[in-house]
Amino acid sequence: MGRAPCCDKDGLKKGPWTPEEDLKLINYIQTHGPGNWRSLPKSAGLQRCGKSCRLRWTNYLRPDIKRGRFSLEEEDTIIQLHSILGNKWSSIAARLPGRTDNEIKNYWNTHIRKRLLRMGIDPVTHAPRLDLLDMSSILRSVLNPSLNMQGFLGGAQVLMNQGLLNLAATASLLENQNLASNNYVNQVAQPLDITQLQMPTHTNTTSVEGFSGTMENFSCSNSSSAADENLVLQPNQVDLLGHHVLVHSLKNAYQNKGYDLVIPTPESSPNQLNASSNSLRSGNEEEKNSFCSDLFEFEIPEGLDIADIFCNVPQTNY
DNA sequence: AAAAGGTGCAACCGCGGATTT
DNA sequence: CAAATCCGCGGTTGCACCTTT
Repeated sequence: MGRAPCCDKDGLKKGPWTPEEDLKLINYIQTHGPGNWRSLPKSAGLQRCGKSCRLRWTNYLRPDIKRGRFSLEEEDTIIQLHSILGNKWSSIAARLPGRTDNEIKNYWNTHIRKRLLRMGIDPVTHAPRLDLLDMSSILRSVLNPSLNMQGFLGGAQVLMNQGLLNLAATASLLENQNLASNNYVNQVAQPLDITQLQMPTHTNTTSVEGFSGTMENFSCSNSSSAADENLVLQPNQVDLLGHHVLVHSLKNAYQNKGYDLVIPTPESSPNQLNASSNSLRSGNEEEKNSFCSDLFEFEIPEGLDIADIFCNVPQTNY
């Protein structure tokens, strides 16, 4: 013999809660505390299922709930946690004081998910959807600030090292447009020598091992489109999309060469996650740049020439 | 001004693990 | 140990409000 039934399904009210019902529930819980949801409705004089009472309390009436719009920091934290935890809304909510799983879930589905899709980022895998990206428009937006993409994460933009941006753009171009290897080598291979890439000088650590030296702007000849030919990338800003594109593209490129590119997740370094999410918008310029550099703190095998990788990108059929 | 379509969010539903008897 | 229910979670729905035509 198990427990008694939770509640009699007949005669119980459903739908929106009235202020009177809210008051009854609040008064009861203030006196007796939350829990024992099965017997609570009867004791509190409510014609509701205990489940409905628990939901109303945890998602709406709880005194520690933070109402109102999500801050940029909260939004950033949600995105980062979702990339690690997936749709574990309760786990995400546990790291966002005052926010409920239901609220975060709704916010994700109505705001963040759509924005990621518009940015060409798969909201499930958090990887860039290169098959859908129009890289030429992205590059144009980088080239021309007046055409800049709508900033990811509420308009905040992250300064990114020019060399990394160029790498991302180049890798994506190669993936999407299958540039002839020999042609590409002649145009780009020399400037893309990994030893010629420059990391931000204001950071305390070298974020991408093996990157050093300086890098000049480089030209990229695009034989498949007259409109995009001879792009010359200039120092500029790029938002988080650049990070996704870069990491995804580099990962693919390295894996195609049989290397295992290790990109640490915030899960493996939670302090880094917290520091980065806090400093992204609230900090000064130096903090923002540090956040950016932290994003690229992954290992690149020694002795690997990135030009060698990009010269042998396999043909892809779309 | 009104209708149609879109958006946001509170609440419900159903499932699965945990707990109790 | 098995049965029955509790509890919490993620997915989905319905409706009020907003925007567009």
